[in-house]
Amino acid sequence: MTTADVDDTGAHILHVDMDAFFASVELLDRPDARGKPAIVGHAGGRGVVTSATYEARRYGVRSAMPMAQAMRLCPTAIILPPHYEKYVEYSKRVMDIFHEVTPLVEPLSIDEAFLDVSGAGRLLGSPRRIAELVRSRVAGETGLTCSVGVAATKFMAKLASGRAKPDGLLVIPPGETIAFLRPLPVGALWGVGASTQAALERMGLRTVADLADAPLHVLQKAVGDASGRRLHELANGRDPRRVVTESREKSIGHENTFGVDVDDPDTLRRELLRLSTRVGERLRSHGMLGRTVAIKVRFSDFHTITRSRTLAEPTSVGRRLFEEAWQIFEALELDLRRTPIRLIGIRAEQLIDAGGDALALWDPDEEWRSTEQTLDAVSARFGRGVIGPASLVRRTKEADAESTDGRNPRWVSD
DNA sequence: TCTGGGGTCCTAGGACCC
DNA sequence: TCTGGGGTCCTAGGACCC
Repeated sequence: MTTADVDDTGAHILHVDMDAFFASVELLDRPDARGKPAIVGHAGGRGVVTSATYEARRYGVRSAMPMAQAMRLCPTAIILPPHYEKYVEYSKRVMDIFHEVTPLVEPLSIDEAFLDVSGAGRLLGSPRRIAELVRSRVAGETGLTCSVGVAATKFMAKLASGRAKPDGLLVIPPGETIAFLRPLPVGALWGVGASTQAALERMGLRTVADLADAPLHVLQKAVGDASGRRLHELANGRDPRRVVTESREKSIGHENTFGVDVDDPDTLRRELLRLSTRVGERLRSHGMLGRTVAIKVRFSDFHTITRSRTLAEPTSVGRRLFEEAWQIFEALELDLRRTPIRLIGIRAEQLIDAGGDALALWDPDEEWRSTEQTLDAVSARFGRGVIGPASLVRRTKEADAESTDGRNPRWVSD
């Protein structure tokens, strides 16, 4: 046994985080931009930085920063418009690699995941070795780099990957957890953002050690019962969360910021209908119904309100979501001339399983859906073999022919 | 500097029920 | 009359994460 096999005993959770993911994917097709500051986002308008290369970060450019500000900080940066389909594709490829290492994969977002490798040791070696394997496979098979943190808990693994960035690997053995944590600023803790950090610093709590040593009730007084408890646990190196492979969405929504603030009700109505339709599609493809409809409205001054209503009958029909959303909006009785709108959004909440035949969820009057999407919805619920794709396609086409007056070019051209 | 879009979780007050 | 306590649901807002 080498030291590499010994020093990570007990550290069985990997956190894998792609480096500057969107920017790195874009650079695969832009060799000319490699090694230079580059920013993913839309120049002009109201966008923010989606991703930035490490070269751009040296100028102070950060994710979520307004593009205008980023371009002032780094005027020479190459601006790369985003291509989300590509990111989804590369995400699938790296997640597939993770799944070949262990079935215990918990995706955290499009570009990061936790892996529990406690059962993979016999086959693949120590967690450190597995981390090295993941890194080399990701690089070899996608051309992208990632950073991996290895520790005994999710939180420590995430801290470790952050410290290892970019293109690095860091193992934090359980025995070194406390020493690693204590000197860090409170903002390093998961769930401590600018606001919480300020509240804690007002009480003289600046480091993780300060939090670890503070009485629980003091923290809870400062940041609330639940957050106080969590912070106290994390600060002491405790994090009981398991790696979970399955999770159900709790809400589905869409929102849009207009290029220019809108004071025309028809424009708002159309946008809300468009967003509602997309929410309905996604609800049905998940086989779910929404019990509550929530709208979000942001004004010119960035002040944002939300209003919600619980329906008598849960729905996945875009039209229905829209009708409720528009009623809620009208009840606001806004004077649009005086308070034009920057953003409008809709969200379906309190999702419940639709149950029954997925075809019952299909709403031919409302919109066109690809056969693929319908098949996905059915197979997600019943498996591919249960309802034959051919019969479904037939039913889909018949229903379309009856209900769409030939408005759907996809079927009409068939 | 002028702030995206996708989400999750927490808090707090009021309604309502027992 | 001058005021309990717990539980759950609904709603609004805010912090936070990627």
